[in-house]
Amino acid sequence: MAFDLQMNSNFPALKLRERAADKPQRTEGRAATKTRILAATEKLFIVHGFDATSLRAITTEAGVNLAAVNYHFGSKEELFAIVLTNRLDALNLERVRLLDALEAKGIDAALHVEQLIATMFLPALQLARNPERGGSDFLKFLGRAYADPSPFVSGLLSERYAAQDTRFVQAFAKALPELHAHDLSMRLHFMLDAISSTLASEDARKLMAGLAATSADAVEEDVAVLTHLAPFLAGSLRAKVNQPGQQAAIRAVMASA
Amino acid sequence: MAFDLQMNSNFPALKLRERAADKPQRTEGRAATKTRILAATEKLFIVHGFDATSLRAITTEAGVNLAAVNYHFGSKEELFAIVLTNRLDALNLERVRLLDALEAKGIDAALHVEQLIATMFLPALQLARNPERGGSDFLKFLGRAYADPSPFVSGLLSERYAAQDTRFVQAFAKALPELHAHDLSMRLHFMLDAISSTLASEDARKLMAGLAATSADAVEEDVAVLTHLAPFLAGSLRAKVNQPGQQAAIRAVMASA
DNA sequence: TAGAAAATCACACGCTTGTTTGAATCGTAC
DNA sequence: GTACGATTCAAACAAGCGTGTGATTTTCTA
Repeated sequence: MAFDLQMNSNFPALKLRERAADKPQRTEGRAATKTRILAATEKLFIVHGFDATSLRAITTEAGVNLAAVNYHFGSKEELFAIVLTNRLDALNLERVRLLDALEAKGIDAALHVEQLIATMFLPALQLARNPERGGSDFLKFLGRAYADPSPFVSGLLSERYAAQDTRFVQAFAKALPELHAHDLSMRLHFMLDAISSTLASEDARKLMAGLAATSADAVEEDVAVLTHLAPFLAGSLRAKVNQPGQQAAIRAVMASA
Repeated sequence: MAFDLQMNSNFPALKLRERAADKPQRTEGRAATKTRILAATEKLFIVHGFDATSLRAITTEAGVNLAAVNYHFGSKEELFAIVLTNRLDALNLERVRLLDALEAKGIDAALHVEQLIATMFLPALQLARNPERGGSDFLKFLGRAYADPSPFVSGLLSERYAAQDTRFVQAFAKALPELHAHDLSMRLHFMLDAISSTLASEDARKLMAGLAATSADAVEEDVAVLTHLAPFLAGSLRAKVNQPGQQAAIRAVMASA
């Protein structure tokens, strides 16, 4: 009987898809059950993943009846899809909007890569500081989702966000013309995998929080994190293949094997 | 009744911990059941993760009786631990051995980072090509394990391999003295997360296979993969924070937000 | 070849899972 | 205040889970 109400105010009045016999709600006076389920789902999935998060755990955490999930959301999968897409849709929309703005300006080619990276991660940083958009908990949720083994979760992510992914791939390709397509592809894949799994791990997120702690306000926090993150990731994207002594150095290591 | 025997020869005569009433087996004539369970476990876990891989699915895939798992391995968790540690112990031992050899030689400081990276990944590349050591399937298994949400899996990995992790962290710290400890820590964390989740994803592994395909023999394959991978990862580790125009470029992006 | 140990087998136990049901309760419009 | 739709509730459903049991079969030793 754990009634944990601390997260009730986390969800704004987002227009959730109406279910419940496919008729609109009479009023919005008692939407508390829905939002509590959503908050509890987010919280528990971060720790346990999709398969291992049971509806009983969710409804107990939310302090609602077990049947409420199927009543309001239809099924466990639909519940999860709504938790994910509600906020991720907005996040990705903002990312693409920033990319549009950057391409309209037509900025200095030398720092284009860092700016593209900043474009990808700034919306996430801003979301992380805003509890009404899910805060850093939602980023953890997202990182967990990208690593989740359940075919339902991975399928949902890939089919829903394939389009804007290619927008960024094309932008990076233009900023890094000397890089072969499959090298770029591999490196971006590495980069995104690293980011998403880092979001799900507690210790790495503490490191980033440490960077932000020395800053005066929210904007300077974002600047601090991005000035550490962007050169680091840009360095990996820009690295040259086949530098002079490199093959020899690697063969030296292999000689000991 | 799916009797899939194709993977029977994948496991060598590794000395498995003897269970079964804690007495040694009389002979090794009928170890086929054990090895078939191990192969099926590896295969199914790669796709579904620990929680979602049932003993019934494993035993059906292996073509053995359901009770065989508990008879030979004691429990599902012990089975998984053996699948993981059997091969990972050997892999990590070889990594540390290569690191010892490298440090004994005392190589060119300028390429030290690339050599450390090669040291970390060469044993994995060699394992990937050797079906008797699990082949690339085991690397996928490993990548999945590092991303698995089950507390049992993550606990097993962290407590068993924390020691040799610090060996490599110290080596990188010596090779990158100008990098602050928490920056190095963050970047290594990124790097390893990226590698492990890449191992679990099919498409990124195809990219690496494409690199290797143009090579003459096995050794040249490793050289090809490492000469692409090492500079890329080294570039990220060596990237300088706070380059001249970088803050300004990032602030330009933020102005559009 | 007889006997014992090891391995396999079918089966069932207790438990948890997602989902459904039908009755009870709530909130509001008439 | 009554009626009605929306919501909540306790209870149960079938299915799947890891594990254990006792009998049976296989394998090796003496």
